[in-house]
Amino acid sequence: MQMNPANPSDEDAPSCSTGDHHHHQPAEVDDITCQRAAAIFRALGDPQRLRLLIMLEARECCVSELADALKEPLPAISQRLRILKSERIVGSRREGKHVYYSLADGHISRLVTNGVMHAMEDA
Amino acid sequence: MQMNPANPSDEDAPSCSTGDHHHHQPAEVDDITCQRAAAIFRALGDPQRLRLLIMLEARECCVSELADALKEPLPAISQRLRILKSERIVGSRREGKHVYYSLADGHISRLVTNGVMHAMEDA
DNA sequence: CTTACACTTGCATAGTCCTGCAACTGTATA
DNA sequence: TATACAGTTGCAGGACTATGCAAGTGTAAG
Repeated sequence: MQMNPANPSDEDAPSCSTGDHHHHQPAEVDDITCQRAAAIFRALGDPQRLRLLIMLEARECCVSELADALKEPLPAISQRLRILKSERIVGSRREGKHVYYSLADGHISRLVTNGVMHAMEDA
Repeated sequence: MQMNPANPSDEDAPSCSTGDHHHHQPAEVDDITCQRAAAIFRALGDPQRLRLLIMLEARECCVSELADALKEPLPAISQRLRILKSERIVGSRREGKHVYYSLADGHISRLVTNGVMHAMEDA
């Protein structure tokens, strides 16, 4: 889209050949990526869902376990997990009658941790 | 936080035996922090606001500059910046007739970058 | 097959949020 | 003071989203 004349690092290579992820600023981001990222953030932007993720950050949990811990009806938990799963923030695994949920990857874990830590630091 | 005895497969403590993370998990987070973190994520959870932040990540910009670059009406930009400022995601600085906005701190920058990068990686 | 348990889904209500347009404040210049 | 420019704020309409309860699916046990 827009080219910034004062762009310190101008690199466009959507697929990293080397495979290692450096932390470089996304100066140019296409709309689809932007929308996807916003959708992820929006999924994280609910206290109840965030509470769920904080629990899952500690360990894998099944639905009733979460419902019991948070003292909320089971359908509510299931619904929230469904939203988180639709954004690939959590993954699910079936084991007998139980369905265990966990964070999708370490990226999400970092995202949650950073957000919470920023909220703690903020006056 | 209570443990649920209904744990069919004995999970033998999947806690960190491999020292992989320097950031410690927020296992216990009070409600206020949780709500605050969710509010921050929600503020990031809009494509237009995120687009704004991506531009501010590159450099400090004034409102009309952003409105011009994104080809959107100035009041809309101002409104979005207002929301971002209310969550202390951006800061503002006045210089003559112009008001320059920038990201509040490096924490936010990391948060945005991580979210966008995760959205890029995700299939 | 029937029962019980674990979870999911559907639907309706209510609350929240985004957007656009108009009016207002503030700043520099003539 | 008057004028133009840069931003902000207020309000109404429409869209999105969360929540609660009821009903459905799927799995193991009797």
